[in-house]
Amino acid sequence: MAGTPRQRARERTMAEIVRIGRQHLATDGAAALSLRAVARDLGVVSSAVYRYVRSRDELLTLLVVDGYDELGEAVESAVAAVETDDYEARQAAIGRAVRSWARAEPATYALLFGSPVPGYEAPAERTMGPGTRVIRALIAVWEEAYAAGRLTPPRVELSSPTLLAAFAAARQELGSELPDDVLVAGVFGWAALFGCVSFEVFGQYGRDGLGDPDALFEHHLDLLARAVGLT
Amino acid sequence: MAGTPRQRARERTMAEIVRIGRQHLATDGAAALSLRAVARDLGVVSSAVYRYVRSRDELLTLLVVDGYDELGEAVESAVAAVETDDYEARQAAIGRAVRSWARAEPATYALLFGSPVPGYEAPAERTMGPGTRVIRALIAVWEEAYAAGRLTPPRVELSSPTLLAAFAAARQELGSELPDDVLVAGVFGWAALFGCVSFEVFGQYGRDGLGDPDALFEHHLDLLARAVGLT
DNA sequence: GTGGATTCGAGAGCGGTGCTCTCGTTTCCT
DNA sequence: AGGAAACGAGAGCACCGCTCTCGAATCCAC
Repeated sequence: MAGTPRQRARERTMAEIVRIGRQHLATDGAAALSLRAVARDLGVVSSAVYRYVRSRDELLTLLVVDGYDELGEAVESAVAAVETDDYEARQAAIGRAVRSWARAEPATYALLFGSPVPGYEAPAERTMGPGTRVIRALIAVWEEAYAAGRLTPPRVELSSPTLLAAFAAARQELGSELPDDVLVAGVFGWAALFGCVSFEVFGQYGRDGLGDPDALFEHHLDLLARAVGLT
Repeated sequence: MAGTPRQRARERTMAEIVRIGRQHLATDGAAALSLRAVARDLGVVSSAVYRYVRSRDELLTLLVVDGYDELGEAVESAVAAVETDDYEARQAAIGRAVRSWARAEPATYALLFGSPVPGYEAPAERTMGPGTRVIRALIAVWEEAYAAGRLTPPRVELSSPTLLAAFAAARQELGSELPDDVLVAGVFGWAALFGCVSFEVFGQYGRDGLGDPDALFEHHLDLLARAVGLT
């Protein structure tokens, strides 16, 4: 009800463009995303969508933010549904949420975590917030597990001053107190989780996905918990 | 010197097309790979390249095979340069080779391990062989380490019959004797390694790459060895 | 050697793309 | 009520993948 009819129409059109864009992303992939096709589905001539979206890259950014938000939503609600003090189960819930969202939206997942689109760089100021919700959820789990004495990662000797500085900066930015070896193992677990999901979604396991992708992923969640030191 | 002048000219042109294709891949990315641009660089009209390459997808396949071979070459020569009985060092050498090749050829790496190109499916009969050289190199290391009693992965209880069947098939195809829990941990380590490399190459760590990507990766190699059970 | 078959590059053409510009029309705000 | 802003339509530019035709170059068998 806010604003003039023209403003409301603009919002509706804007949402419609994102909706159609996501649909095309799902059916045809990011590389085939075409403003002209969006315009056709919108029932409008191609140049008209440029009133709403500055360029194809701008539409990509909208879809990136949309995707990060949806993934973040899925992860956060999944982790909230688990017993607070079962840290391994909470981490596993995050992993399962990432995987099932990725399988449900492979094209958007590929847009976020696959090959960067050449010539396109997501503007950090618009994607930083929603783009860090998964790692924030993981860190929240590790934070509590560590405080409860249930997180004992492998001991590593960090010697690189620049890496230590980056960890210190990350600690400050995230309001965390986690020690360096937890962070090293955590970053590894983070990358490993997405490595497992990407291998499956991107088809590296071959056409049959090693027979039983669900079972394989459950075992990998188990290994993941041990790798980061969750007991 | 083999064959007629026409045949030799054809081979030269073919190699030139792949060379130019790789160059364009490196500078503009897979999505921007254009047969017309290749034709321009080749000094020929666009339709002429269709005498050599059936379609854009065909060129992609050539580049995929080329990339897998180059990566396989790098990995195999890296692992051969390490003491045979230092299994952790051999695995680390594989990891470093993958990472440094990926950093040197990010576009080709993205073509192989990033988002699948929509509408394009690599023909298995042409990519299976070169595409499995990295995992074969890893399995060779694990094989010897296991025989030497230096590989003790976390124990996992596999219950899925289809997963067990897939592992049995993989064992037979690779001529391996590794038990199931080694394979589960191995697949995890394989995916985790490429997860770490992809996160770095695809820019998930942010613009500064957590300060010191080299040091971070070395720590991750350490964690990787522990995750698969290399002692 | 020469003639028929094959291969080759050039060129035109089709429908698609992103994006720009102009031009009436509609809507808004003062 | 009228000037300003926003809007959709349409034409146009340069690019893309891909197909077809046509004349020239090359090969191969006789």
